[in-house]
Amino acid sequence: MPATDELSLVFGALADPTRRDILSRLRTGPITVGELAANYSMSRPAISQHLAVLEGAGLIVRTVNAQWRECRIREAGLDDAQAWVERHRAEWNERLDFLGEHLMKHQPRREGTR
Amino acid sequence: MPATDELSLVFGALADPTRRDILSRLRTGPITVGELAANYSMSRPAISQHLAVLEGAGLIVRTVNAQWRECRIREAGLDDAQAWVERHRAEWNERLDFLGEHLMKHQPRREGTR
DNA sequence: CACTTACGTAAGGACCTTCTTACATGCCCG
DNA sequence: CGGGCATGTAAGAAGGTCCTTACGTAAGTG
Repeated sequence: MPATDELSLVFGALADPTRRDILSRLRTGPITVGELAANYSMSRPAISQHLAVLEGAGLIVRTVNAQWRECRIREAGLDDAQAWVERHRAEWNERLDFLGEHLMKHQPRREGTR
Repeated sequence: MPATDELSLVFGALADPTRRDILSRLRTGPITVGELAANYSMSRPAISQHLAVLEGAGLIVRTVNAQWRECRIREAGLDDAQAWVERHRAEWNERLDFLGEHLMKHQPRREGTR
């Protein structure tokens, strides 16, 4: 993702099944990088890099505990994303009845009136 | 995005400010590709490609009308994304009190990354 | 103090995005 | 039917992503 704004980082982080799965796993509580990596077929550095993406998007926090890094969810991380999605869904739904009818009878070849 | 599953496509499509802006603009009703492209500093083909991404993710629909393509929102497109986000947010929040206490008394002597 | 463990980071390869310009297609209008 | 308009698509450059292996570092262990 070339875009570096907060929302793009969050959505970009979510646009990967492995990272979504990591977030799901973190629901059950904090977990170290090694334990996490054991669940996947890719190398540990790969998981480490996914964690960096998630951390950069503000979705997780890594706390240092001796030589372990405990990863846990940063609950506010999804706030903006949820707000964006809900706002759009709500507004779309609001318009649907109206728009549906509008398009139905809009049938003719051209448009430009509205 | 190498991932081709539905959720990844949707989140990936949303991970771009231009595409999110296009979706916002479509809230006010259907619009043609040319009208849309006039709002951006990039070329019309670039917009056309963004639209292809949005369409591939099931977020919009393009209907052919003579030589115009009217783009409009596909309201069900955000369903899965919203469900995913809400489910995770809800479950995280559910655990927060518990987890908060747990971490509190777990008292890591030092922390801080990020 | 070596030695292992847990982890991050560097370097590099394969592939994907995201723009651009150039060109092809389909549609209407005189 | 020829010309112009709205649009998609091809081709290619520039830069990202996502994985790998190799190596570096900090913390506990014998």
